[in-house]
Amino acid sequence: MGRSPCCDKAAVKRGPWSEEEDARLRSYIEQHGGAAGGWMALPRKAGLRRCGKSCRLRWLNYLRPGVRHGAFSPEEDHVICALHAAVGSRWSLIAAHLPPGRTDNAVKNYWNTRLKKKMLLFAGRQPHDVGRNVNVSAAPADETPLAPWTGLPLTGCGSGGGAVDQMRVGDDMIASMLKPAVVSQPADSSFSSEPAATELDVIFRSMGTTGGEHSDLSLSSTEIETDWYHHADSDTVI
DNA sequence: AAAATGTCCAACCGCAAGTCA
DNA sequence: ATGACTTGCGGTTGGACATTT
Repeated sequence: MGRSPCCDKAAVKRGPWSEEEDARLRSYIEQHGGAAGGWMALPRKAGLRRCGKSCRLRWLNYLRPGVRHGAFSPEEDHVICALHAAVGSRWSLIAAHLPPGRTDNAVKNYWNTRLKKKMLLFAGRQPHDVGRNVNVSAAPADETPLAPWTGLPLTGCGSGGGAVDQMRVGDDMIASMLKPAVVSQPADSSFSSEPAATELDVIFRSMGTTGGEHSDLSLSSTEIETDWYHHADSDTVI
C-alpha cells in the first residue's frame, strides 16, 4: 500500500519559478487573502502548472511580504547558535525566535553553510563544551525569561521529537542562554567571519549553569511574529 | 583564461501531524 | 474510530555564482 503522490509529477512544472509564475501566485493570494480552498487546489485556480506544495513553499519562503533575504546579523547568529545547541535542528522553532522575516528554510541553509562550520571550528578549540547534553535539571533561571531583541517573554510548552527528546529544554533556559550572549552585544557591532571564542563561550557556559523546569517549546511562528511587532517599538534592533 | 573547487540558496522529497468527513 | 487528504517540517539536492589554482 503506497502513498499517493500529492500531484501528477508529469503534469507539473518543476525547478526555478519564473516572474510570471510569481506574479500569478502573488496575485491569487492577495486577491483571496491566502490560499483560499487550500494549497492543493491553488495551482489549478491560479492557473499555475505547479504542485500545491511547491506553491506554498514559494510563497512562504520567497514571495510572502516581510520575508527578509539579507545577511544575518551577529545577534541572529547568536540566537541561532544558542537555540540549535538547545533544541537541535528544529528550524521552524528557531526561526520563530528570530525577528520576523526569517524563514525556517533560510535559517537551515544559513546554519548548514556557515554557522555549522563556525561551530565546528569553535569545537576544535573547546572540545569539552561542545556537543554535550544540556543539564535541564539544573536550577531554573530566577528572572523572567526574555527574548533577546525585544524583552518578549518566552513561554509555552509542547512536545519534542527525535534526538531532541534526549534533551528537552525550556524557554526559561533558552532565554537565559540568549540574554548574556546577545543583549551585551551592540546592535551594530562588527562580526568577524569566525566568531570569537569568547562569544560562543558565553553561550555554552550559560547552557551549563542555568536551566528551567522540564518543558518544551511550542510558540507558533504566528504568535511570536505578532509579539515581535508589538514589542518592536522599544529597545529593538530590528 | 580556463578548469577545478567551494559557497550559497531555492526547491524538491518524504515523513509526520493535523483535519475532516 | 478510521482512513483519506492537507499542511508543516526537516533533510537533501542541484545549479548558479564566486573564488582559487
